[in-house]
Amino acid sequence: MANCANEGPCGPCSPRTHARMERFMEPCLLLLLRGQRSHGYELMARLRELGFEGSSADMAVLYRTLRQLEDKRVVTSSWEEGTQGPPKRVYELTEEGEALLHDWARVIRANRSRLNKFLDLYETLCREEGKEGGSDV
Amino acid sequence: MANCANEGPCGPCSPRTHARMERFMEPCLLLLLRGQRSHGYELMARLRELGFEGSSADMAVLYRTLRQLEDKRVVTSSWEEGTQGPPKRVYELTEEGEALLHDWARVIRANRSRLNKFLDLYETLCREEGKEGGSDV
DNA sequence: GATACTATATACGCTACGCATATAAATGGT
DNA sequence: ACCATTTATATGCGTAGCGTATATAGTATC
Repeated sequence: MANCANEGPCGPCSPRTHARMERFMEPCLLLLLRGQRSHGYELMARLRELGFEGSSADMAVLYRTLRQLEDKRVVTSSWEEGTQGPPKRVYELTEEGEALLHDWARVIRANRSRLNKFLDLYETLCREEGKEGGSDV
Repeated sequence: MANCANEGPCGPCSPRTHARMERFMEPCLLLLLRGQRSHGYELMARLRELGFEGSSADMAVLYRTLRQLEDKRVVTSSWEEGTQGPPKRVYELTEEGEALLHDWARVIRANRSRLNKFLDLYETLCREEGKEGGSDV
């Protein structure tokens, strides 16, 4: 079954209400890399705090996104062999990457604002009819 | 130039930070149709309050989405000839459509929650470094 | 040597979207 | 009568991003 990362109080969203936030992993990676170099597998673990599941789908998106970010020169990478486990490709944020993160933050604020407008209107209509809609996280 | 609907205090977003909220028009249409039958062209005008531009791209998505909603039986439509202008296809929300709207509201709350988590972390990091990121709408 | 875990990576198909374009009735101007 | 504009609905085409599945390989554990 195709469960997406849109989990909340309702559980995984159904295909009917499937709604990705497109390319959202990109700003999340930039944010996590800010001031703290890390590699893909570790980043995935930290992405869980931002609502990602760590599914195989997420992993595919993760590695693809990291490569794209490197193509765009907003991160750099280097192979590192630690004391244990296979070698890791460790990523670091560039200055351009930091600037991009700030751009993303503005876009994400704008998107949140749109969701707020929707929910405000929705809740107003619900209240007018004495109905209820659930709670936030 | 390809401007998307992600407008905010920053103006239209650049391709670098292009981030659609996938299928977001669907819940918006359901919300606008709640308790108030309407037709496509009029709905587009009201969608502006929810952050849509009314561009030709939006119009294309609008009419396609309305047809899909009818296929899914969450709205019904009928042609109506008013006193002026060409005939309009007027849409009405079904009970299933109302239920779907409530499902969407939960998903959108979950998405907002993810954006909040991102922005909370972002702003925390900015504050730790004495930097600034702008303001919401 | 077999199994599981850590770690990185890509091919394939689908969906939704953005752009361009088509159609046509009504309206308004000259 | 003619033409432009506005109102109104609709679809074909190409692409970006995603989800699924799969591949590869080093390390650890039993």
